[in-house]
Amino acid sequence: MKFLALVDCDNFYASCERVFRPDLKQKPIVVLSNNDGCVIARSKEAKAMGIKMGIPWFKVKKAYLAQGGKVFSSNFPLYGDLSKRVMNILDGMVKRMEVYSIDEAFLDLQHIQQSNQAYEFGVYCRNTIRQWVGIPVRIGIAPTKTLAKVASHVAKNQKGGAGVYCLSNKKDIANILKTICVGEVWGVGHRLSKQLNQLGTYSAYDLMQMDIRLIRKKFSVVLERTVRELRGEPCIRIEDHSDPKKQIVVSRSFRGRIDSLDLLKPLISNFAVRAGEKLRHETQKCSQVSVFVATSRFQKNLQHRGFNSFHFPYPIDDTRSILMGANKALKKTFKNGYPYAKAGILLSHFSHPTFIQQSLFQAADHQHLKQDTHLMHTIDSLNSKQTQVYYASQHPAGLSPIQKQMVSPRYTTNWWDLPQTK
DNA sequence: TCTGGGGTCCTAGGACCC
DNA sequence: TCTGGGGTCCTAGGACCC
Repeated sequence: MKFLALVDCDNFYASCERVFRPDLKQKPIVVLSNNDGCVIARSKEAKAMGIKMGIPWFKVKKAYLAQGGKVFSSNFPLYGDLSKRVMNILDGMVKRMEVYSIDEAFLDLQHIQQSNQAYEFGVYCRNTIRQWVGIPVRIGIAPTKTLAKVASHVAKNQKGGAGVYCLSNKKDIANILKTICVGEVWGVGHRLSKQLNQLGTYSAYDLMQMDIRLIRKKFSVVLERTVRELRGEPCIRIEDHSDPKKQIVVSRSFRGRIDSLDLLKPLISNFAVRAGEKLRHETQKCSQVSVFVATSRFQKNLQHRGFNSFHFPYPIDDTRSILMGANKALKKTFKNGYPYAKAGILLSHFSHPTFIQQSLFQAADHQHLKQDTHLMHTIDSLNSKQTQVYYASQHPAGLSPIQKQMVSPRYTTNWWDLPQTK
């Protein structure tokens, strides 16, 4: 039998906060989104206190802190760096792997035939990461990705288990799928779960038993793959090289509300500048830049959502051109008198720099479009550690004036934040 | 007072071609 | 009275993921 493993970091952001703070062991920890808006990660203890994922911080703040809970603003430089370390270790252990998200990876266990060997490999893997990085992980092993997800779910809930679970024989699979709600299956979200319930499908086992043709007809090929995967038939491959991105988004919610174009413009410029950096980092060029603005979903009166694009005659990656396009798109999108809560920028229609579609009218119409690879390269390297070169239209306070009151030090990515002994 | 950010894939339908 | 068949490409919207 062929196996693959899902390595999933436990409560990743919360665990990262603990790595350099051993005093926080066993303590409830939550990590907040931008602007300290809502809860995006919880330690086991915080979950036990009933803190729900995604809940607005202001709703639970008082009670949570009163019970001795600890709280952090998100510290993505730290999480990103610890993630990289975990992934590097895994990369050294197998021939093929897929980094699925900041805290998850699929490993191809092609060198292993027996389930007990797979289990032992999992234990070794887990111990190594624990010792070398300090992050606890759990590992699910199975013949397909969807089942590996299930197995990792089992590993999480096992009391006193080793944090590793291998799911391979048919009987085990059936028994475990019976205990799992259909909505918990990887690939079945809120909507699908509701529709499946209406058809009398409640557990993952029910879903596995459904008629493939019916699934295809009533739903889609995506759900068909999920069903086949639950039956042990691999349909979703391990992608060991990441495809080039198809779009880049930079967006933020605002702390307050923004109702004037003059205030919004510099923020959109910041998004555009950041998007340009990401685009060049991907070594891609884009032909379209779009801007979107939105009022708060939770404010019932005065709602507006706007979206407009600017199309370039040929692919560009020069920030000055992106800024020009963003500005034009913003002017079409913004409406006076609305209290905007969120805005963003989206780059799309990508092409590789070596492939340039020339425009028939380019020379005549678009000489003003700026494109200077060397200049961009120079600015990027000057700004790589810390922003030193700004565009005149930017807001000086960085990406957007967001609030982060409880952020931990960047222990591993900034010299001034290195951990110190007392 | 205060509610995240960044992605992917699939499908249906319209526009167009011969 | 009668009105083809087969295809591609693009986009918007819906679903999902972490």
